[in-house]
Amino acid sequence: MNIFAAYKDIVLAELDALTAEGLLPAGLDTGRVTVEPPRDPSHGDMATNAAMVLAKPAGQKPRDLAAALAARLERAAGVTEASVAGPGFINLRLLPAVWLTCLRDCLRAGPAYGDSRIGDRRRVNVEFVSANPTGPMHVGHARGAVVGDALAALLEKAGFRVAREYYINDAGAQVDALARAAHARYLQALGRLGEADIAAMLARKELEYGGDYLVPVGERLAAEFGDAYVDEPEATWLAPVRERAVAMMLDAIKDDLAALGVAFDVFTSERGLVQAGRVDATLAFLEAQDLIYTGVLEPPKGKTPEDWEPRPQTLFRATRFGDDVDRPVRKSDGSWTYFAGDIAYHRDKVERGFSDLINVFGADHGGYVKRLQAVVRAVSDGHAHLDVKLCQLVSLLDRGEPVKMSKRAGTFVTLRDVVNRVGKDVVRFIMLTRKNDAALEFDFAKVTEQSRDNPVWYVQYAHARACSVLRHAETLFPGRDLSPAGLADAAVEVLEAPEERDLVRLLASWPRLVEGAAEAHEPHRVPYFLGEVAAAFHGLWTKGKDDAELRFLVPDDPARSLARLALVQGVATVIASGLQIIGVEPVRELR
RNA sequence: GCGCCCGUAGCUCAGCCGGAUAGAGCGUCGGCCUCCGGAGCCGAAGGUCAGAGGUUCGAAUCCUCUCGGGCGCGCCA
Repeated sequence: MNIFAAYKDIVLAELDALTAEGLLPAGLDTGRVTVEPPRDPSHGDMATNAAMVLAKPAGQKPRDLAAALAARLERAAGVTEASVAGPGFINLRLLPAVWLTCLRDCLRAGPAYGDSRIGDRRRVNVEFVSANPTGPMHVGHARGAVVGDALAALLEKAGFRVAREYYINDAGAQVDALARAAHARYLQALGRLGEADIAAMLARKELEYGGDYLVPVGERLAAEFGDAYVDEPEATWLAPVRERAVAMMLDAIKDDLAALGVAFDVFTSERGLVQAGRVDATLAFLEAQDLIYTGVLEPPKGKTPEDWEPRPQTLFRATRFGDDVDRPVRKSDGSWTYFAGDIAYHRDKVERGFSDLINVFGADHGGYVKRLQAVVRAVSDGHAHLDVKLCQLVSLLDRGEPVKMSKRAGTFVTLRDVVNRVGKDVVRFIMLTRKNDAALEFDFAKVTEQSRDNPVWYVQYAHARACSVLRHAETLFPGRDLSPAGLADAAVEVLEAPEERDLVRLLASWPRLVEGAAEAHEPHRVPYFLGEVAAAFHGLWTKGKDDAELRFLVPDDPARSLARLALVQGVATVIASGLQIIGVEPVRELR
């Protein structure tokens, strides 16, 4: 339970009471009322801005309204003091029992602590990765994969029902190019082409993809097709080779994603949508609403392509839904553009019952956001909403030096390389240590070192340390119930030190953080919060060094020790709960 | 030229659906190891929140403009 939300409900109830008494006009908008931790902890446990927000519409002075509200709040359950401060804040002090109850809730809930119902089981569609099935995944894809997966997990924790989706771009020129490259490797596998021939074809731009990863693909094609497509024209082999090559690439991508701990619920094929007539149907649907027309676009100002010439095109009226220009849906050869397929795909999502859509894209797709949002509005009659999370570049470093990557030189760093080198947990955590729209540096040396510099290690260390204390306690207090549930029954009232109280409050704010991060679609808040918990815990741990009274384990005072163990277990539980969202395994020991 | 993102301490970054004295790490300086894991902790110094206007009781946060950086800009996906 989010204890701050609970007290907000109390504030709202007291506001209603003031209204009933005639002290407030009816029908006030309380949407901007908040109850949150005060900036300065010395102000109290919680603060509300209710009086300041409502003063003007109520026609009252903020401090007068605050005084009236505070008088009521002072009598509310768990409140020991409600004071008016500054321009009209009401600071609340709560009984310690309020926070200690949160700690008990945490211990009883385990890693499920922080689960929320704000999602109300509404369905959300999260599309991410959607890498072209033309080769292995590289590090750039890893960020989108982690952001999408963690966002999905965060939304699930907040009570949404989430579908993780991958859109397979298997209908365009890219996969034809893949098929040609795979066919060349097929000929190579049959001894009809040598490595030099392939190099020459690449140099002549006859082939687009030259990576070694296609060698085994060629071998498998040779095994499956024999020499059936050796002397045939492209028209004969393109489709079957393409189909098999795409399937193999997709399998490889799924393997890479599995290594990163990412799995999808739904894969949607662009080609499948085209072949099922969904693109035609969608465009007809839009045409019926006069949202498709033939027109001539203006050249982009300041950057007119050299071969620009005005020509009539089939356009979608994206400008009617907030886009900057209308967008072409048909190429000059009559086939659909990529965008047309995406219109059909997003209509498909809406028709499957999703009105909350999230797409995780690379930053280079920024120019695509408005048109997609326009599409979603158009195909849903304005009911569905699309949020796009753009992920900025990841730059790979090693001890501060850029890792040189070049496709040509073969020093391209794949997702698999990175996972093999540092482990999936490190990759996942680090990918969330920046908000998605800020560039991220990934330093191989730094992310694996054991120091305060390395946030993954720092958080894991806190968890391991907590587990270590609990292990030690088992030998010190044999026969005691030190399980989380048992510790929940400990007399935690003896947690009186300010540092202990602060840590309890921090743990109690975890459910609030989950809700805020989920509403904002910002999974990066989770690792930051875990860093705060870890710092508070390490600090308290070290205080026990200076002041033996503060040590977690006091051999001749089992009652105090058990209470502190409850706190230690709370730390471990919240860290585990947060790591679960990120998809990182909490370690019980560091090695 | 237009659109989107970014600009916060020396460095790397949180904070941004408006709230009180703008936070953290690194670095610098000064401290803390008989100990439940010192792989750590504590303290100090360090700021025109890029700049200028505006809205507001209140702006790092919202709006406008300027400057600086990144990305994108008709049949690539």
